[in-house]
Amino acid sequence: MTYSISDLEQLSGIHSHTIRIWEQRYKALSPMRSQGNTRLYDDRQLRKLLNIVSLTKSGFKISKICSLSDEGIDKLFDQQFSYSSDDEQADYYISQLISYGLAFDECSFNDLIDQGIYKLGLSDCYRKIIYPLLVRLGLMWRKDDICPAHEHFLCNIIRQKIFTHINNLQLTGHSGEKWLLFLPEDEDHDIGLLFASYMLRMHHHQVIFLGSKVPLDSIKRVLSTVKVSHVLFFMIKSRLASTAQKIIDQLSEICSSTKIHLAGNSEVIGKLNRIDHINWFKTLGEFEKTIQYPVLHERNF
Amino acid sequence: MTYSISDLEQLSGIHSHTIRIWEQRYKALSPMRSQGNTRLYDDRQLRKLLNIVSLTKSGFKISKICSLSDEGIDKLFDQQFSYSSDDEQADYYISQLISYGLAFDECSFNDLIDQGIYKLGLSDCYRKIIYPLLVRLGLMWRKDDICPAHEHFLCNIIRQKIFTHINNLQLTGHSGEKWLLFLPEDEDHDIGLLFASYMLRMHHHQVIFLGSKVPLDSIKRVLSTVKVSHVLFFMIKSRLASTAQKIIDQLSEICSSTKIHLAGNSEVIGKLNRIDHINWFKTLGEFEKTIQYPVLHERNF
DNA sequence: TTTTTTGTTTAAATATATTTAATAAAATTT
DNA sequence: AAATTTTATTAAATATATTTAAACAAAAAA
Repeated sequence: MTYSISDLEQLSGIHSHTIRIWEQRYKALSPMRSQGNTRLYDDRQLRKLLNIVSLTKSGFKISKICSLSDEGIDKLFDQQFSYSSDDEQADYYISQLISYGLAFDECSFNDLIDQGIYKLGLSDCYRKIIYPLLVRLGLMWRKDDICPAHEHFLCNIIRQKIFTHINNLQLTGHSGEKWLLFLPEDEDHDIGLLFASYMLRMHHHQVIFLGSKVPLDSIKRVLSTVKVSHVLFFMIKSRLASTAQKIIDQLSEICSSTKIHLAGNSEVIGKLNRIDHINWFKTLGEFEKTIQYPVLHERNF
Repeated sequence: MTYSISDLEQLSGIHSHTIRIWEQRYKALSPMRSQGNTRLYDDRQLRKLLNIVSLTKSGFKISKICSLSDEGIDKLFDQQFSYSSDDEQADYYISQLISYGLAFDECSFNDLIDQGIYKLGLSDCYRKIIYPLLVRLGLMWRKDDICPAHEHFLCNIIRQKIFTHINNLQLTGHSGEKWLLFLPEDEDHDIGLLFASYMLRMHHHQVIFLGSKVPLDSIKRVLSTVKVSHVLFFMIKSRLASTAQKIIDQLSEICSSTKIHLAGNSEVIGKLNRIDHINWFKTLGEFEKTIQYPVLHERNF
């Protein structure tokens, strides 16, 4: 599997021009070449680029970063983005879960995650264990400690858990608020969205869950079929500001009479324009506060 | 959303040259053009191409098909690929489920599918209702009766059901056979694979479920970590024979000491070369027979 | 401020993909 | 077997993407 320079542009959010000049000036990447001299990158190079970008965003200068050896960059990245958190118990769970994942040991993973959910409830388990686990998986891929198969394996067990909990919810009545949940066409990671679906249902909201890879056009058709109060979507991947902006503008036009909510990568969302009408959930807490309110309101009647 | 001619080539399995000559000779498609005269296709054109291809495979001549009006082609396609089956009760379920899906009425869909699973068991419900429902959804998209949002909505509820049933399996011991399940990078539809996972677990096989979009490289890493007896994957999409062959050859090299099983689109799989060492499940029945055998064998001890 | 570092813009050359058109090969029909 | 229909191959022209290189502009550091 190889990437073109425009693939890297999309995946890293760094213009191809800049990728080239980093190569020329600082030897940042050393891509293979096609027969006709076109740059070809592999996963290792993509990882390196993503790590370099993260370090620049942490304030390191590109010249300084690239003066280091590959190992030096990895070490600096390790330093800046380490696995440990402040919650010891959660860290234990996470490390243990990942070590089961690395061995593709579904039974043990399953037992331990069930235990976590049983002790904390799904909501707190997600906040304290599952979400940090997903973040760590992303980091581990970037440090080449895991491969995509590990991620797929773990994510599908987690999906299984959240789907099961959604399925087992015994809902009586609802708030009258209807939420439409989806991810745009270039997004893959639907676990956060799935958890949002669970939380909304917990709080007696109706949910239309579309999952990932939904063409924006078909959102229009949903809105013309059903009365929807809220649209929620995520932008998790790094992308070019222009790509992200295009999605926002197009969706805003479609959802002129529906409240839009957005969560995800603050690097990307922070750079967006014309989002005054959009509600940005910067934390999980903000989301929970928003969805709880209407229920309290209902209780007051 | 627009497609290039090479996108259409990948999605339909028809060479771009042929798509052009069909346009020139028979006015098969009439794509928009970019500023610089490059063909641009939309969903409507893609649908039409797919329908034309299906009709040619049914024995109609391209010249005859294209001599018809758009409506004529739709009508002929309707005739050849109609929704009805021979099982009246299943047809009732399917129509009803789809009508709930069209209205995004999750509650009703949920109740009815639960009822179907309760009456038939998940296995028979899948065979008689869910699988034909998925086939009909595909047809409906090609007839422009539904949009991607409908499909996403329904598929996620179905996913929820199968995941829940997998989660609720109480497994005691296992056969010793370990199966690795995945879809290659260009495949999306993981419901069949998920059902296969359920069936295998039912029959006390161990499963490593990776889901869709797994790079072949990382399959190698799984096989070097864990002892796997069987690898199962699907090829459902239409593609160029050469694209499909490449996947097969690459996987065969990786899985030199593991039995490979394959299921999916017989149009595509039928054209493959060098698959003597691969087991092709042509029907669901064949799959069930294969996975039952080792269990019977075990009982004989 | 001045210098250095960094990222963007521009331009011309080249590579790759697409278009058009003509021809060869294969498959079907007569 | 011959004629017809259909698909594959080839070649030259054009469109689009990528490469290289230089000049420019903005930001940060001295």
